Amino acid sequence: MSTIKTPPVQTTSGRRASISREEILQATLGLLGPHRSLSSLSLREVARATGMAPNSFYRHFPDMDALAIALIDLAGTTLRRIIGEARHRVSAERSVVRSSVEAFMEQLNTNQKLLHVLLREGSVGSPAFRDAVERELRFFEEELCADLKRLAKLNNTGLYEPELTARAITRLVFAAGASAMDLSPEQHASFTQELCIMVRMIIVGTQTMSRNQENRL
Amino acid sequence: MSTIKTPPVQTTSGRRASISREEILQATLGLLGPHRSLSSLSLREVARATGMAPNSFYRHFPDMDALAIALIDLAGTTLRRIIGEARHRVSAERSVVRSSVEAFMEQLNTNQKLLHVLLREGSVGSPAFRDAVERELRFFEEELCADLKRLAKLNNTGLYEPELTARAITRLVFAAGASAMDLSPEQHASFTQELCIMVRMIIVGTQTMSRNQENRL
DNA sequence: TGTACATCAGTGAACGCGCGTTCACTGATGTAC
DNA sequence: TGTACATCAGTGAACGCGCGTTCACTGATGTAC
Repeated sequence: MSTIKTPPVQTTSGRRASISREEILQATLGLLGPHRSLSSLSLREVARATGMAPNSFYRHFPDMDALAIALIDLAGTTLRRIIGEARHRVSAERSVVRSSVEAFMEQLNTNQKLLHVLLREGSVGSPAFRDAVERELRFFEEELCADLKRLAKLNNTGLYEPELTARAITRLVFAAGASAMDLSPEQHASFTQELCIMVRMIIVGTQTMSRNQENRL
Repeated sequence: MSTIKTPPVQTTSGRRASISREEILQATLGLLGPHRSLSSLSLREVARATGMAPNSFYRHFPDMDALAIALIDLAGTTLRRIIGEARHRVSAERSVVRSSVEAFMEQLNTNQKLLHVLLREGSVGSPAFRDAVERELRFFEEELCADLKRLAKLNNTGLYEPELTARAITRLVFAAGASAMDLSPEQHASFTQELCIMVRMIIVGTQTMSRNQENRL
């Protein structure tokens, strides 16, 4: 540590000192919007947004597909952490359903771009990309399923096909979330309310069905 | 009707005698597949598949977006007709739910390409395109809602928030359908079964919730 | 501390390609007389 | 029935453009001595 080097900014020419993977991810997110999907972005656009030469892209990702997958992973991890926190912060007065759905909707606003990737692009794109999205969905299902079982035991209510229940809720919430991204902020509150009711329908449904099943036995 | 003209095939050069709108739609559907989405098709690809010069495209559609919307309309109309028939063909032994879901899943196989457009591309693409998809979804919701009300009256069961119920079911089924397109034929049967249960959860849920509401009053 | 050298994340320039769109054209078809 | 003419759905050729990818390069950084 003898000499103090110049800070890692631009050198003489248009050369960037260093580019981090994270920087590229963030720049890409910045390009996304309600009408700009990941699959419509070009490598050169991403490079431009990051402020690097097009060919520099290859120093970080083999192709655009790899970038897309990295974004999916990021989105999934972020969202699961948030929802997880919401679930365990559940108090007596605020139901699990309400808390989780609200946390989800809140994320929809804060991390719009990130969730866009997860919610809206699961059906287009390469097989690898789709796999990544599917994997995230399954994570959610499993966590939700565990939660449902725990709650059922706690409240001593029945639970008909917990796996299917979890899947139904996950798919519904994600589908709803995808279309909620177009809504104005004012519409968000009522939308959240509606989504809660829908989820509750499913939960009440499973409980009732399990009870009827018991009766039949 | 004096002279018999040559049939409407190729003339001397590479000139097509006539190209119908329908022909273009069908050729475009032919290009779609599990890993080829509408938004990734180029005008020139469509022209090639139709067997016409690229610029001939403009004689039929102002741009690719218009073509996409035409396909959405076609897909929606087709599917609604099929499901409608299924609903009214309901017998005593086969429930409405089961019949409708089965009709839906069957269509998924037969008109795969067409449904691909409707199910998977609703979240990407131009505003006009998205509107078209949303419109179709609402059609479904309304029809389903009317059916639910009719059934509730018939069976004298309650119905909590029929609009929300219809929406929940529609969104769930469409989301499920979208991911079902990747499944192998063998997996279809069990998937249909699962989907039926999910839908039934929602229906049982609303019925129970309406009953509890009555009790409270 | 200084020097020589290897590494490798950055770059500019260039490539060939498929794209959407335009233009002026052509020739089949229908219509008026 | 024949002729003259308008219409318009088809076309080939050409345009400029942004794309993904390649190449040989450069210069900052770390390491060995």
